[in-house]
Amino acid sequence: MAKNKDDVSGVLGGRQRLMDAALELAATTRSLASLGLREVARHAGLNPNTFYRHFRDFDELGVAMLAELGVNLRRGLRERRMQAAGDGLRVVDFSRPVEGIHEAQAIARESVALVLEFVTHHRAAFTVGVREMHGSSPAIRNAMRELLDGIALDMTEDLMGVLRFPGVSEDEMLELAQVIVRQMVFFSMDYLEDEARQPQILRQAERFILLLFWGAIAAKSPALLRDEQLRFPEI
Amino acid sequence: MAKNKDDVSGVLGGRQRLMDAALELAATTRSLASLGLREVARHAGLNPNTFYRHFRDFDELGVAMLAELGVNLRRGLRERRMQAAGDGLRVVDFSRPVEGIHEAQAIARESVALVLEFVTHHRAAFTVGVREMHGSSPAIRNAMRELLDGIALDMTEDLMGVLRFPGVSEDEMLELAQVIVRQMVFFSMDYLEDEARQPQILRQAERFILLLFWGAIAAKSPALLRDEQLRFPEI
DNA sequence: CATGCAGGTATACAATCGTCTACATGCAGA
DNA sequence: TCTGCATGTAGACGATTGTATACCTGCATG
Repeated sequence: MAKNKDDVSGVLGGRQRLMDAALELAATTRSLASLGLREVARHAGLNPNTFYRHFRDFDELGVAMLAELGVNLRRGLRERRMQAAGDGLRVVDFSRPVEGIHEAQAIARESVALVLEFVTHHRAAFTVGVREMHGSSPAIRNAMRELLDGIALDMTEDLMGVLRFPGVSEDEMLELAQVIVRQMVFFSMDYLEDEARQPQILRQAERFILLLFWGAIAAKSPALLRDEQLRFPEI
Repeated sequence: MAKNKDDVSGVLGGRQRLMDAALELAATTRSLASLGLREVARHAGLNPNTFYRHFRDFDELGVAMLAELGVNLRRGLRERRMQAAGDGLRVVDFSRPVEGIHEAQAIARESVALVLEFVTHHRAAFTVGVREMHGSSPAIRNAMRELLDGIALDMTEDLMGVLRFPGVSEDEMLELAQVIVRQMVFFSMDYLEDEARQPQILRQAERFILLLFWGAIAAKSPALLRDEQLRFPEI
């Protein structure tokens, strides 16, 4: 074997250096499609022609980059969620509505914190991903759509194990997860772009998710809401 | 005056020809940022230098394009909404919850149809707008954000005149409108990209908005939901 | 030890880029 | 009628682009 692909011993392969350079340039400068081959190679400290040793053209590098980003993102979110689940969140079954809603709120809050923390620590990759989500390359767009749907699927699975809204099927839960994931893309971009308003944006995101939860309860189990003690939290 | 700005007499000014060319190229080829000054001028049938007569740089053209798109979009949506309002939608005040919810559903349905119809008829402009929404140019990104917020503001104004959720303030209504507008961006892209699934996507969007409405009611006026006859519609 | 290949470099070339200066035209207002 | 400005064209510039050809090196395997 020429070189270990998972080499972490300090010296990165040219392929990885090119992808890192492209990511950095795309995050700080412009869109992936507008980057030049020479520009990326130069920023990676390599000869322009070395590019051809690893990728046939620029689209190929783009797809590879997003694939790597996707793997990291999904695994990262999953691990964080597992850890959070282990930290004491228990099954919420709404047999006692007041406590149930309270737990649901805790879950929403934890999920929002999790996502916003993640995008903060992977700012460049996340920015580029979002930028290409509605970009010009159908291949990349599709990869990005599948990635988001995958995250929604993960979230649904995890949530279904913890949060059982009475009367809400798995399909409906998935639809809920999808709109939450997509909305979180916007909230995350706001969060990254305007540091001064981060607390407000965080609370906005929490309110949005909670509102959907209450909507789901009102739609599927309105009887629960007849409990006089139920109050939408002031956040 | 050199030339009438609203010239519809067949011969368009160079400025408009450049903007049209840029729109066409951006919609079919790549992102705005990756277009070349010469490329656009060539596609418009003009000398490269003519570009400088109308715009200082490419960012300026992008902002102008989005401004034009924004004016059309906001006016179009407004007119359609006025017309819809004239068509028989009356003030919904939820003094009779069952009828109120029914009217709210009609409004949601009408609004969704309106947006999806608009993006279908302005596909290129909308596609480019969305593509630049998370693009690399801060100026253009800002223009796009203000456009979306403006639409949300219009929607809030109109909705507040028609749909009075008890206990929901104007600020809260605006926050609601903002998440609806942003989510509609995603739904619209889905809608344009996958014609086979258009009916499903339309219904998905309606469900989303209705769910938020029910969430708002449950959060702010849970007493309304004690009406036994209230049922979340099957759509 | 010989061989082949993966990874990296050097040089070169035509094409395209953004931009500069200079010039042509047509119309508005004095 | 003259002047000024808005609009458009022509040609040229240096820089940068993607890519082709050729060459160098280290290492794994026969």
